[in-house]
Amino acid sequence: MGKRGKQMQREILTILRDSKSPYSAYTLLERLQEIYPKIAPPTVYRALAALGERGQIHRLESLNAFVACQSEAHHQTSVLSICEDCGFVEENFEPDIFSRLNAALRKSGFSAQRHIIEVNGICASCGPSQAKV
Amino acid sequence: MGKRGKQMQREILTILRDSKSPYSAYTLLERLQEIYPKIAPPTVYRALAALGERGQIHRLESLNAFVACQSEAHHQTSVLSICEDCGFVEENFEPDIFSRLNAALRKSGFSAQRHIIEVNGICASCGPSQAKV
DNA sequence: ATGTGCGATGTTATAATATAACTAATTCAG
DNA sequence: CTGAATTAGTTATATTATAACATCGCACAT
Repeated sequence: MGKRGKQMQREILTILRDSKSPYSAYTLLERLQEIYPKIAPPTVYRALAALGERGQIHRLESLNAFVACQSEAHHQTSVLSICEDCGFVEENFEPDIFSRLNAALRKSGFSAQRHIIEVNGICASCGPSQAKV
Repeated sequence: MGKRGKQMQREILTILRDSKSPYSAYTLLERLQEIYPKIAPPTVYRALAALGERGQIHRLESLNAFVACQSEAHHQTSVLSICEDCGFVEENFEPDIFSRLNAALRKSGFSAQRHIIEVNGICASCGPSQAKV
């Protein structure tokens, strides 16, 4: 990995960490173009791929968007909850659920490698017990 | 829903049921164009949306592709396992996992509405205990 | 039976997401 | 240095999805 690539990755991580709401690859591209006016989609996708491989970001498959990983430690066993109201994404660590899932699939001979668990719903702040804004 | 829409939905369901491997919307479009040469993407997407609402198909978010639902009864609590080797997708009914997941998220005030659980891995037929083809 | 209103479908165009394929720059081993 | 290999830049294009508007067809009131 060269200098430039690492720098892009840092920039992206900073943007995502500051936001906590998901960013699409092209929205990231726009943000990055404020600083590096000439970069093209592959630059962003390469940086995202590298960050993803190291578990520093999560891709929200159901939104085609990305968030920063909120915990370096457990990124393999995280459940992403997505608020349909405010867009906020939270990472929940549920190793128990992952092991049960693996065990259940194992019974039918399936060997799990990567899990995608995303849950759409309404977060605590937007829920019915809260005053609507 | 008019006659034409229903017919598209039936055709799509037939194609997906015959296949068991996922189809992208545009691959479906190609197949449908063998019979109805002039149809356009919105026709396919409308039919897919209707089938999805009724739980007759599942969208694989991680593949942008679709499979037929293998059980009319439990489509809300199914885990889709995707073989990275042969592409086969299997539907696993794990209501227990869904209720645990809901309970876990409930604790942080999140009210779950829709779950996406997809697991990539190696299926029984492609696994290490099987002779490679 | 006729008009009319509304939902479904057809059509065109384009938006949004992602990657292939190639070129240029960098790096680093020898 | 030199050349092989990796990384980054660039261009073009593939893939996925939807907006926007035109048209059709049918229920139903008159």
